[in-house]
Amino acid sequence: MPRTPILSASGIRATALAIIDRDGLDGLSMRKLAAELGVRAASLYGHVTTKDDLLHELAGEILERVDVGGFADGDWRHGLTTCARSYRAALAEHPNIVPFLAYGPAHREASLRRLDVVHGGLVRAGWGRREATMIAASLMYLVFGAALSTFSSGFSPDQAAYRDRYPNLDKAHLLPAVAAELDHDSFELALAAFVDGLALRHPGSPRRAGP
Amino acid sequence: MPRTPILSASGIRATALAIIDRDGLDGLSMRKLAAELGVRAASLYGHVTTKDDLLHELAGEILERVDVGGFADGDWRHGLTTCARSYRAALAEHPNIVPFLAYGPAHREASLRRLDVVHGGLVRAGWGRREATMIAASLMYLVFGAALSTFSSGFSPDQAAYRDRYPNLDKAHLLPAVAAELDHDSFELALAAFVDGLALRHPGSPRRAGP
DNA sequence: CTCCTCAACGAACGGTGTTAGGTTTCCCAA
DNA sequence: TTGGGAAACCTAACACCGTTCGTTGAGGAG
Repeated sequence: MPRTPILSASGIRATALAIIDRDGLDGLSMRKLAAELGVRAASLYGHVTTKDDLLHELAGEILERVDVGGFADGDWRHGLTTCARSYRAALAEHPNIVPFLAYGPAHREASLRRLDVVHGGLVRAGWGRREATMIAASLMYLVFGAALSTFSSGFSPDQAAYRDRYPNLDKAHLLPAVAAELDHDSFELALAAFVDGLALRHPGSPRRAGP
Repeated sequence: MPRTPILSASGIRATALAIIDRDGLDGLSMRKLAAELGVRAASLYGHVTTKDDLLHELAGEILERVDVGGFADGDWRHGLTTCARSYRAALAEHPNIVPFLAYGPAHREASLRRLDVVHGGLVRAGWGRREATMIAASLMYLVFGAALSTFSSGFSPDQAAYRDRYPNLDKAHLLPAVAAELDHDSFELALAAFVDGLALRHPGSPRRAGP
């Protein structure tokens, strides 16, 4: 019954994302995706122009959920903080796709639209245009860095090898649960320290800049 | 003359890195690498166990150049800053391999060894063990984030499309040269703000912590 | 001169993304 | 009622990928 299709763009995206979440980025192939949908690989190309395009759509879908509404009340510190948290949360929901995003996060439509909002909020709060651009970029650094280089993934395989070899490193982060908490706390520390450091540089700050 | 080999592990690595720098990470294939060395693909496997392994060796080679010597004199701010700059410089020299590094930067031998040194330096400077771990992690966020989400790569193709679409964003960063400078300045800003924010939290600081 | 080692080879396997062309099935118009 | 058309999926194939196998042939050792 070809006229009541079993394939749809959104269904393909959902299944593709599920496979990536389950099997990793390399675990997604067009044939496997098709099989999971009860179909042959070629049929997908009626709904998706290319695999790369599919991944970009997935990326856009994820970035669409990032909330940049925190700038509404004019408090740039609050806006920056909530935006960063929302961004990180969105990426953390699908960690396996982050390496793909990493190929060019700054150039994605959805990402740019959000950057523009952040930039506007910062300028309204008294930052210069160039400073605002740099602050928005810095926020990206933090968010993407945190999404990539987590302690939580991949440490477990040979814990014994790490023990004793790096005397200074905290041994505790070998446990997945502890590692996830450490990731979270590290991100919060980095974000708080960054925003505090920015506050020292804000045009309206009591003592400006200074090393 | 098979007994005077034309292949060597280090030569393979050098050519592979050159291809990645030139053609991108996806531009490297074993057949192309072999052809570039005047050889067939199968011959490579006498010197390299696997393509993935080759990439890991390349990654190690790059990370080996990161300088963590800044902690020698006991000034944690100087140590953190020089380490971050050195790290970023090492990654920026071969930007195309960064997405591969991003698959698990915290788990690489060379990376861990350096993290251990940073951690030791921080503890010696008065930070708690857990705080030191989080600061080291935060540093990774900044460095890898900066290496990935640069403004400089990829904006040029359709500058016209960006213009006028994002009214708040600075138009200047569309020019590659300006973009590179913006990347650099953004990283320096993020690093300085982060370190300043940390200083507020240091055990020996006049006014501890923040809101 | 013979033998033996070993680097590089040719061919192949199973997998990938993608395309061209063919087949089925339904809806709508005549 | 019947035929046309279009949509949805199919099979088959292409060019490429990473990797393995058994072979080839040149050089040094005896």
